[in-house]
Amino acid sequence: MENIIKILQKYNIQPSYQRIKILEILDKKREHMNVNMIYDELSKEIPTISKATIYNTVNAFVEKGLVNCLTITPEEARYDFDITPHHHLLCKKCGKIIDVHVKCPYTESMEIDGHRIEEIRGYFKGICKECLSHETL
Amino acid sequence: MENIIKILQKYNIQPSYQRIKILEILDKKREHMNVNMIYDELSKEIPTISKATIYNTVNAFVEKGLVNCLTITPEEARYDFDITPHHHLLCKKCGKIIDVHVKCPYTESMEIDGHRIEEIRGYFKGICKECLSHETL
DNA sequence: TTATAAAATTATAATTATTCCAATTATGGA
DNA sequence: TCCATAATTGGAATAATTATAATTTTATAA
Ligand SMILES: [Mn+2]
Ligand SMILES: [Mn+2]
Ligand SMILES: [Zn+2]
Ligand SMILES: [Zn+2]
Repeated sequence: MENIIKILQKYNIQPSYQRIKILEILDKKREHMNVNMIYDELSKEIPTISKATIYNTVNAFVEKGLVNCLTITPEEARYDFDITPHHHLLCKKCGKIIDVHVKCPYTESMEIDGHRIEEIRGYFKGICKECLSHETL
Repeated sequence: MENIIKILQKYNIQPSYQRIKILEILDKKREHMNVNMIYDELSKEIPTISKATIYNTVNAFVEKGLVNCLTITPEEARYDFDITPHHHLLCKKCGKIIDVHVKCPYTESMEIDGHRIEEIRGYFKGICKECLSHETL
């Protein structure tokens, strides 16, 4: 809680009650939630919370560089509190989005073919470990 | 034209007039078009064409593995007739989506952390060569 | 503490991308 | 040609997201 407030302040975001709660959830559940998942979870604690607030808040978080927005699923945006460089696997079976920690030879900032690259996102699709284990049963 | 028909047949897609025209456009314009761009372009030739047809068609193309669907822009899907493995740069300035040909150590099929990887998409964000050159003027 | 201005939240409307569906039209083979 | 099937079409439905305007909360100064 105190910790979360410090993080918000560090990123120049006024730590309002709902902003704190939203960031807390993103921190606790590292499952790359979408707006509806955040909303369903938060509604339990704050029944009056509005989806507009969640949209506003995650947009602000992304804007300020506090969380990353993933577009691995075509339907809706996912949010990731872990902003250290890593990639993601979308499991075709269970739909979960799982961190993939592979060393990438391309660093965050570089030049390729004369273009200036500032951000890299690796999106993988396949079958996750857990689903594979069920398959063999 | 004949060529396009052969490709459709090879992928087990009945070569109807609109399907041929849609694939022709994706072949001619390699700019990773979205449905609206395809629609605007095609409307000139086929004023009666429906967006539903374009959605149906590109979905079928993706389903059959004839084109790739890119989710680099969060707003809408982009379609790429070039299915050879390559990555993409979204220019933050002009919005163009540009092919990035870098060697990736991760091949199409592999195992990572026990997960089975079947597809890899590298999405880069930055400033394209052309926009950089304008910047220095 | 109270007043007040600014900021945040909320409910709702609007927008946009996409899918669904039912009616119409085109197509390929008997 | 006739018919069954497939493809196309327009419009309605759905879903994600943004915009807007009213309300509530917060920060701060009198
Ligand atoms: Mn992650
Ligand atoms: Mn491409
Ligand atoms: Zn899985
Ligand atoms: Zn550019």
